[in-house]
Amino acid sequence: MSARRGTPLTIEEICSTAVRLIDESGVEGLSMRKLAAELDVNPMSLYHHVESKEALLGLVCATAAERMHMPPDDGSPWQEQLKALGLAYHRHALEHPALWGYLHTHPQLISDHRLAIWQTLYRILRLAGVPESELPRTSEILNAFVAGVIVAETQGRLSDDPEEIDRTFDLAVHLIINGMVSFSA
Amino acid sequence: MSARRGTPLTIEEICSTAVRLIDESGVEGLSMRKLAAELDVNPMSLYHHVESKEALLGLVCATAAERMHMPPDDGSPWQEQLKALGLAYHRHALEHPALWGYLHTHPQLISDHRLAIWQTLYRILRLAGVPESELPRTSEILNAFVAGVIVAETQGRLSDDPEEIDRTFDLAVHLIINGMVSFSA
DNA sequence: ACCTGAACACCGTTCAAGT
DNA sequence: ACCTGAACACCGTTCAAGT
Repeated sequence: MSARRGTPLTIEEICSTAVRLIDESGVEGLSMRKLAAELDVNPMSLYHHVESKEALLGLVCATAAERMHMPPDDGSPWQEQLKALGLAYHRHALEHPALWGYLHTHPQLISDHRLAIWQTLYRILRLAGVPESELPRTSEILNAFVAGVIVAETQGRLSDDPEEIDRTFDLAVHLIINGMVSFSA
Repeated sequence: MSARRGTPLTIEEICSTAVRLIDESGVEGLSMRKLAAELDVNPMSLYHHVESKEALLGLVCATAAERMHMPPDDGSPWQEQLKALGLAYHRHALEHPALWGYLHTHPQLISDHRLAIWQTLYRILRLAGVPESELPRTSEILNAFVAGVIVAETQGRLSDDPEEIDRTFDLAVHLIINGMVSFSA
C-alpha cells in the first residue's frame, strides 16, 4: 500500500507536529499513535525516522533549545546581561510550557555545554568575575534556579496574573544577581 | 471470591508499597497493575481505596512532604537556619529522588502553605527581615530554586561524586543567602 | 464494605510483508 | 528506502457480579 499522503514524511514535519501537540495537551497527551494520525500516516511509519518515543522527545527538546534566541553581547554590565538572558529564557519557556517542563525534568537533554545557552551564560559569568574553574558548577546552579522557577510557573503554582508573574520573576533575578555580586567584588 | 491475602488492604500499605516501587524504578515504572501484583491483590481492589493513579501519586507525595523532618528554631542566625533547612530538604530528596522529581514537576501538590515546610520557611524569612507581604512570593522562589537544584541532581545531570555534590549544593545555598542579605540590611 | 474477573479503549513497539 | 497491517505485551479504568 502506498503512502496515504502526497509528500513523504520528514523528520522536521514530525518534530514540528509533535511540538504543536505537546503545546495543545502536554507531553503526557502525546502518543505515537495520535502523532501519526495527525500526520495522516501509519503509526509505524514514524519509526523509520525516529528510534523511539523517548528519542523523539529528546530531539524535540534539542531543537527547541537550539532555537532559543540569545541576547547578544551589547557591552552592558553583567547584571543587565544576566537579566536579559533570564528574560529570554523565561519568554521562550512560556511559549512552550509543557515542553520546557519536560526538558527541565530531563536535564541530560540540555547537558551539552557547547549549546548557545551555556556559551552565553559562560560569557556573562566571566564578565561577573567567576573564575574559569567554577564556570561549569556556577552555570549549572543558575540554570537550575531558573528551571525551578519556570517549572513552578508553567505548572501553575505561581499566580497567573501577568503582572504578578513579572514581579515574581524580577525578584528571582534580583536574588540571583545579589547572590552573584560576591564573586565580582 | 475472597481476598487472596490474610489481612485486608489499607491505604497506608498501598502508599508505602507505591513509594518502594517508585524508589526502585521511578514514577514511570509504577503501574496500578504492578502495584496490585506486589500487594497480591486484584488491580481493581486498589480503586476502593484510591480514586485514580493520579490521586494515589498525590497522596504519596503529600505523605512524603509531611514526613520531612524540619530543623527546629535553635536561635541561631537566619543564614544558618536557612542552610539547615536546605540541607534537610536536600537529604530527604536524595532518599526518594524519583518521588521528589515528580513532586517538583507537579508543584500544586505542595502548594498548601500550611505545610510544615512553608511554616518553617516563613519563620526563617521573617528572621531575615522579609516583610510579611513578601513572604509568599519569596518563599515560592526559594523553594523553586532548591527544587531546580534537586531535580538537576537527582536526574543525574550534576556529578555523582558526593564531595562534588556537596560543594555544588553549598554554592547554591551560598548564592541564595547572599541574595537574601539585601533584605536584612 | 470490600473484593473480583471480564471487558473497553487505549499505549509503545516488533515483525514480516508490501512498493 | 520507505511504508503498511497484524500482532504482542502492556496500560488505566468501568461495570456488573460476587462475599
